[in-house]
Amino acid sequence: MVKPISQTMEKTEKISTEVKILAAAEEVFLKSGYDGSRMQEIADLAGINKAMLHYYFRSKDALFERIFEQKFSQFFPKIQELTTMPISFTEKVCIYVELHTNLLRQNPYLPLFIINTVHKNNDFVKKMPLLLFSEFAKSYYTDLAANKVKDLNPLQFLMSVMSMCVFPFLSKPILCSSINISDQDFDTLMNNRPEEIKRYVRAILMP
Amino acid sequence: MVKPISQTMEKTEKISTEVKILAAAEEVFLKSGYDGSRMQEIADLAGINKAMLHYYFRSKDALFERIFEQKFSQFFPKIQELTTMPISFTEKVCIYVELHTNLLRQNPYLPLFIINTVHKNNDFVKKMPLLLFSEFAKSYYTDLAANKVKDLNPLQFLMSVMSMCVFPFLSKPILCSSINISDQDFDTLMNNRPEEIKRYVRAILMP
DNA sequence: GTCTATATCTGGATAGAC
DNA sequence: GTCTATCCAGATATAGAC
Repeated sequence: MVKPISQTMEKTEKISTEVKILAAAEEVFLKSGYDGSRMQEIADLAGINKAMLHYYFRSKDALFERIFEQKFSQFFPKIQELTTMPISFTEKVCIYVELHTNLLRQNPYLPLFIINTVHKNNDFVKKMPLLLFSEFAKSYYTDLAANKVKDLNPLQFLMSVMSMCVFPFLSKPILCSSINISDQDFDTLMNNRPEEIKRYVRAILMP
Repeated sequence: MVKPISQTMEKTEKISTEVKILAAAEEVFLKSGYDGSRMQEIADLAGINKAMLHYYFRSKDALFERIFEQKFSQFFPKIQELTTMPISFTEKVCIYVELHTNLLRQNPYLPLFIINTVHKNNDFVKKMPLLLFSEFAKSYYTDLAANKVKDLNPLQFLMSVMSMCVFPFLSKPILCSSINISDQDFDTLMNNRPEEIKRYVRAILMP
């Protein structure tokens, strides 16, 4: 039994059909991915007819692409301004950890959705270049010259930090089943996670 | 005891077809997942008819389940005997890193396949309990009592180590597109990865 | 055991009334 | 803009000849 989105909204003042569709599509696509999603399911959730989906968005592909572009831009936290701030590399990484972990706690389905999509068709990504790495690397080498960080491979290091932030959300089902922890336990684990990762980051970077 | 030729031939043929199907199914399911795979594609790859798939394995579901169980048991490296060996916790973790990274380099599709499947239906996992964590934790607390490792949360730590091993294979498309590295570059990155992770592990655990 | 042909069903997309 | 009814391709599964 699916409740239409319009009913769950506080203001029932005529929400546009397009918005209802987008909200429903986002929920369904994020949960089930492209292949696993049905247009009928999206229509039911939006509380409208299946034909309307094709009236507003030409096809399933078009609707999906619309959702993907919107969500992909959310996948990485907003840290552009951070890269130019006059703080150490270690501090920058710690702030990134904080931001990304919080972002993912609010969007736990995001990682699997993004990763599945780019594995099927990485053309999606090519439109959206990420300038993060080169900026971070520059900051790293500045601090390395000042002997403020250990000598290591910055790409390997940043890949590791991102791994520690993202992967737990991907492996949650395995984790919960295999060592038998509840959803609440998992949440507290994720609440404590940024502090734990930041400790690791400082230990690794300490010269 | 020699069997009649006709029987031997018959049996050989039977097994051969079954093996061909399993090999093809494994390749297709691993690359595309359950939803993205077509029985026709499996049949073509096995060089047999589509109807044969249903003759040997009742349905797509049954065939998939067969493949999943086989692959899931491969997802974690064989380290049961390792947990009882008289070496330090740090050493055990380092050996795990080596084993898991090598395993994944030979099966780069495995992580996404496993994770997608358990997200869709985690009943699969419940049949296969993993005893790894408790054994590792025991070893950690022994070394902690001897002041050989830093005081930290072993679950968070082990989750981090596994993240660093597995996640790069999941994020490869994003990585390659966003910072423009080639497949060869990625391979060398993964070749060097175990050494890099082990350095991090030692830095984090150093008391 | 292996094939061809076909049944059956699902899901995306369209036509046309209102 | 919104609906009902329908089309049609594609996919799983089965029937039946050999």
